[in-house]
Amino acid sequence: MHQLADDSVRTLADRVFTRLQDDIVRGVIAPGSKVSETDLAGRYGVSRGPLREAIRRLESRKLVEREVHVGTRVASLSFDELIEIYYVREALEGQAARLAGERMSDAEVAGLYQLLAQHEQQQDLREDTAYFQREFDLDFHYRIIQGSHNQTLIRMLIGELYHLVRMYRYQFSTTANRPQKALHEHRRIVEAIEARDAEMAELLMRRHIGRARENIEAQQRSPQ
Amino acid sequence: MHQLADDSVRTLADRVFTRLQDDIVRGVIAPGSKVSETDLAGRYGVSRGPLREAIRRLESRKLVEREVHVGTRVASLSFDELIEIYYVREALEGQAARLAGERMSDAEVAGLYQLLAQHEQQQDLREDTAYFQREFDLDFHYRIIQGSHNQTLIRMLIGELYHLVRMYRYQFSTTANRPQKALHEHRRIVEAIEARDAEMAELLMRRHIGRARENIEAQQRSPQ
DNA sequence: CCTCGGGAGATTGTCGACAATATGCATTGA
DNA sequence: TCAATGCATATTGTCGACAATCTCCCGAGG
Repeated sequence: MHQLADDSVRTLADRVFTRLQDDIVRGVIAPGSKVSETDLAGRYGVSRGPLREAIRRLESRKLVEREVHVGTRVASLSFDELIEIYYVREALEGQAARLAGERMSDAEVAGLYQLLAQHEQQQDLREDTAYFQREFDLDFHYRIIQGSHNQTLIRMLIGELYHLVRMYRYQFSTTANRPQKALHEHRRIVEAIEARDAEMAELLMRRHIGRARENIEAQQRSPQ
Repeated sequence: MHQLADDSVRTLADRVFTRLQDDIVRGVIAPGSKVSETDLAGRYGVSRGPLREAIRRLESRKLVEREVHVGTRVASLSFDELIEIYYVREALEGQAARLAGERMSDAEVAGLYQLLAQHEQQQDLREDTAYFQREFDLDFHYRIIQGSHNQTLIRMLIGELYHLVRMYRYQFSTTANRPQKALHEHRRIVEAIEARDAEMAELLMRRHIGRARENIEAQQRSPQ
């Protein structure tokens, strides 16, 4: 997305943190697998000190689980945990949509419409759908969240929760199975924001995420 | 509240983390002050290794701010950040109240009523109010959050946000200045939960926290 | 008097080694 | 055969030392 700082002014521990987080979220390191400190330190070319600091930060984000004197293993999201996260997203992103309705600049709203247009066009062309669907969907939600102009809210959603969501998606390679409906809901949310109807924007966003949750729950009850 | 694990099975880094967090939240270490690693390590009787790991975890919780090659200083909550936190609390605790309305056991609800009774009685006696007001208020909110039975939600609120709220309270030694109104609102929330009216519980909780935020904003505009 | 540059000191970042603990396996006894 | 015990090994937890970087002060030059 955007590099926050030049690598030259970042510490080894910071770089290892970023890289390890990426490897975990993308599933390069299998969920549930044990991560050996000596092993990883060797692989990343650092000593165990910085590596342990990185692990402590990942622990705070629930991306790894540590057991004293035993070791740390990559978190493996259970179905129940994913559902829990959706309840939290419903609350937080609903609030984000409300604040976006109050605070987004006209330019930001225009950007949303542009994104919608791209998304619709891409859908017409019916290219390799699954991946791009996901990316557009994420981009949309990211923008709404940013539109809240609330740094604390942004940090909790993008800095913490979304890593878990992404990890789950890689873990189960889930596929968007209601893309046109989702797109329609996105459009209505943007319209509410443009109309500065913050309350409506919140309501629609909560419904949007609530439906996604129900969809996941239904899939779980009748697998495949 | 409750000790999670015996000290004997906790690592030095874990204990330092708990203690340092406590010292920061309680204001023992002044907000904004610089924390020297060598200094603190000596004071706590550990080497810099475990201490740095503890600091990395506190960094994730926004309790300290680190600047590369310069050092870390205790976070100093600005007024704006506090307001941001209240917007997040409004969303999350609203959701918690809703879920509590759906999931709390009858025993948990009974416990809430008991807490309310204690709080009211304490108010009648008019003892040293300020401190106990705060404690009852926190206890009430903690129980509603726990009543959501959503571990992710509980972690984000109690594990992260509330430390910041507590720190701010110590920092400015704020005093509850609408205790009887707050108590009344608490009672109505509990009644909604008992009636299993989850929607109402959420609405009331959001209003409750929204008013607290407005109250803070008003104080800020007209200091003292 | 002010600005710029350099060096001493202090602090953070990183490393390798040692200590403490868990795990797995072999041995022993019932 | 099976359970319990103890040892060997591997891994995590901790420490002290060294390297890299920043900060502050002092002096030179304008």
